Amino acid sequence: MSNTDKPTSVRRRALVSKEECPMALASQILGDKWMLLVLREAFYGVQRYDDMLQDLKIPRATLTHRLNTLVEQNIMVKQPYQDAGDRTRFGYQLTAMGHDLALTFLALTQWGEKHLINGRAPVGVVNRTTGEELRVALVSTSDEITDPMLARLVKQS
Amino acid sequence: MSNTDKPTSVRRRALVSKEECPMALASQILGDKWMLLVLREAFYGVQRYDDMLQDLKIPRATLTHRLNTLVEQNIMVKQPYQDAGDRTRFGYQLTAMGHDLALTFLALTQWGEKHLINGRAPVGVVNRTTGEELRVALVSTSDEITDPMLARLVKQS
DNA sequence: ATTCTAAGTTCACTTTTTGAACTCAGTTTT
DNA sequence: AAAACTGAGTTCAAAAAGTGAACTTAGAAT
Repeated sequence: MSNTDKPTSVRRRALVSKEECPMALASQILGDKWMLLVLREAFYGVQRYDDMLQDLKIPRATLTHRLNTLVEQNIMVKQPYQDAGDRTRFGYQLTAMGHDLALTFLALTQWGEKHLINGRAPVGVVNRTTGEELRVALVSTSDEITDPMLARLVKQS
Repeated sequence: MSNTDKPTSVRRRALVSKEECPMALASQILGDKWMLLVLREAFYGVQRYDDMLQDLKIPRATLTHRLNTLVEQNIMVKQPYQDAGDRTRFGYQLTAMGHDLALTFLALTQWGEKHLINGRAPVGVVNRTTGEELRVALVSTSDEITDPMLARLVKQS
């Protein structure tokens, strides 16, 4: 019926400008190799500057810069802590806003597992009380799990 | 009971090195302002180079570079298309691997809506057949919706 | 034959990243 | 008390990446 070699195109444009698009705004903050890696540390519970340095092999100036941005944006806080018989130090922790990135973080992990390392999962996600395995999914208002292929973006208001 | 000013810290380290962490691998490809914005275009169905240029106001060299990387990584394909009475042109489309980023994309959108623009949602996600509103959530193997706060990362195998 | 358009390249310039070395205040060691 | 150590940064010069404007190229339309 149709020419499968060279289909005709449906020409579409962005539904909203990048200035008012929440995902575009998020990309301005988080769209950076190191940002995502620093957040990974945060989700693993790593709090110290020097521990992050070693885990990530990130240049010091870059780490400082990223942590400052994360704190400015309210995604992390710099908190004093004091270990037994040690002096006061500072560690970085996720705020509520930062914790809310968990779904994004897990969705990205899930994608990486499937497409970047062929299904092996070196880190799993489980319910901390029941131990059940968890995954990220798209659900309806009535809590039905829905195939992402059925999702459609619509301009609102 | 405890000193709330300066709590003692729990010192933790990354569960896996960044070389074997799926999320870290993903960050090497997607961790870039423009990458995420180009993917946004793709999810909106924008296929043409010049349309993306206009939507994003991205420098041409940068767009070319990002599209090439996306194609190399199998996230997008460059496909010929031909509109009625027009010459053959090329457009960029998501592959299956690219479509699988939908959950990540939607999770990030959801986060941006909540924290970057205070709950306004200029773009909604609905089930294309039922019209029901959709959201990203964490679910168990038995399809129970689970609070992300209950999630725990565990080293596997 | 000239103009137009989509999709790039090229170029000079600015910004950002990088690795290595340096700082600095509080702590333990000698 | 002086010297060495630690955690958490700064500073610096070199390299890499991003930028805006102008140029290119192939095919189509005038």
